[in-house]
Amino acid sequence: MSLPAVDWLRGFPALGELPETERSSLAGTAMAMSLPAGASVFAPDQPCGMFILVCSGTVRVFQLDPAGNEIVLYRLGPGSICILTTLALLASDSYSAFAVTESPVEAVGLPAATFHDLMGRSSQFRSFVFNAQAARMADLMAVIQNVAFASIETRLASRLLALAADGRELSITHAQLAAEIGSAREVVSRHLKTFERRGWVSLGRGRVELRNAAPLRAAARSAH
Amino acid sequence: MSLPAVDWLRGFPALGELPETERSSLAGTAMAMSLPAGASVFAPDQPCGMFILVCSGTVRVFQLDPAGNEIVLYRLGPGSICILTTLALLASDSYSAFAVTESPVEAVGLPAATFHDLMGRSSQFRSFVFNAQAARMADLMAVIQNVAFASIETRLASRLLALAADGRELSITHAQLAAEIGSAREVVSRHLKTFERRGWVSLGRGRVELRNAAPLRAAARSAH
DNA sequence: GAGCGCCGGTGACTTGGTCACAGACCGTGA
DNA sequence: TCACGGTCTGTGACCAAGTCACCGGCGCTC
Repeated sequence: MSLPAVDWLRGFPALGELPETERSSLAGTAMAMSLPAGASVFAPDQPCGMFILVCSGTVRVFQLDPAGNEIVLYRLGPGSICILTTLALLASDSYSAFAVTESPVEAVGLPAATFHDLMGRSSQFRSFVFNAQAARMADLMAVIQNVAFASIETRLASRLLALAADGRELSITHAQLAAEIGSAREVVSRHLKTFERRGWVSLGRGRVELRNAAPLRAAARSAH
Repeated sequence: MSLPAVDWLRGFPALGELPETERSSLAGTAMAMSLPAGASVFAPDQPCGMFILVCSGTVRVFQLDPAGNEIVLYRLGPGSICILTTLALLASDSYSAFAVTESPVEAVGLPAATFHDLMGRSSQFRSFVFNAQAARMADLMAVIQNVAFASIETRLASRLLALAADGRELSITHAQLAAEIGSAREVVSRHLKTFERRGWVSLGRGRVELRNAAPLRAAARSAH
């Protein structure tokens, strides 16, 4: 089903400047996708044949090893594209990463043919795609820095702040937080307990409330 | 200085199939680069304005944090391109990564204009670039898996095997090995000592000799 | 309200990282 | 050839993080 271009293109300023011919090529073949929370967007055994642009909601991209260890690589929000499906389209390579929607997601899918066509015709489109690549690459490099050299306290504090965004309360279990930072539940539990003793957060079953962001921010910044 | 196309294009099978017009565009503007061992190819404060193809030698790409911790992200060998300079060309983003030659390197640099032109004109060239992107992305994801979940023994054994390639002897210090796997020198020293006690390697100052690859391979494969 | 599954808390232990320091090796120059 | 300085390696003590085993509490359903 094709869509009126104006609706969703608004969410992608970089694409709004495409010449009219390319814009109509986009609009003519784009498919609306509507996914519930918890849907799999991409998995090693289930490659995705489309170029996906996220309009609303978020997608969590993570790795899972044979032992069941999980670590979050990055998140895609409105205005982002899924670079792993893009690379899979272009490079015929498969990944060990998973992508799952965290909330209901509205997205637009471009068929591979349209995608290839635009990559050839529009330098704006190319730079849009490459900017996304570069951002994801930077995300991965930041994850490497963190898991290799940052303390759990630093990583936990900064992840709490990032997940809370503006809200002061998180609905998340200790096990999920452990998967966020690539650590173990017990370790996260213990650190959260000390955060609570210091009055930085208060805890409930499946719930973390930030009570004092300032020291959390300081802990997130501290090198060690 | 331009080069005879046949010389260096041979190292890039994916580019050999370009149509004649694109091939001559490549050959006409390519610059030969010759770097000694230990030269900086790319650094956060010293971005590189060219698209670089490595013809011979290897380049080590690594991250360095303010505390001086180092971790190797991946290596570029003959036939690879430097994706970070590519992304920097295309995405106007800067990275916290460093790239240093490990041996004398012969390379070919394409000016940004030629690169952009080819990206627009040749789907083969695009897929060459995207394949490289995908490979680097996979490298980073493997690094994340390793630092997050693999034991030092596993990481050290597999790195020794990878660095040795066919040769049985490595010229490398414990500190360099620690930087390879993102750990600390003392930790590497201790594990190497136990490897030696088990007869897997023998050690000398700045030297590791592999004496029994089979158990090393087993250790490298073991999940834990 | 009994049972069940998920969630959080905790102790004991292992592994890995940090710190401080000592001794060994090796090139250089007196 | 010998002393010196820098680099490299080895080690003990300690701390931080990950693992394992287990428990009790919470909330849901039947």
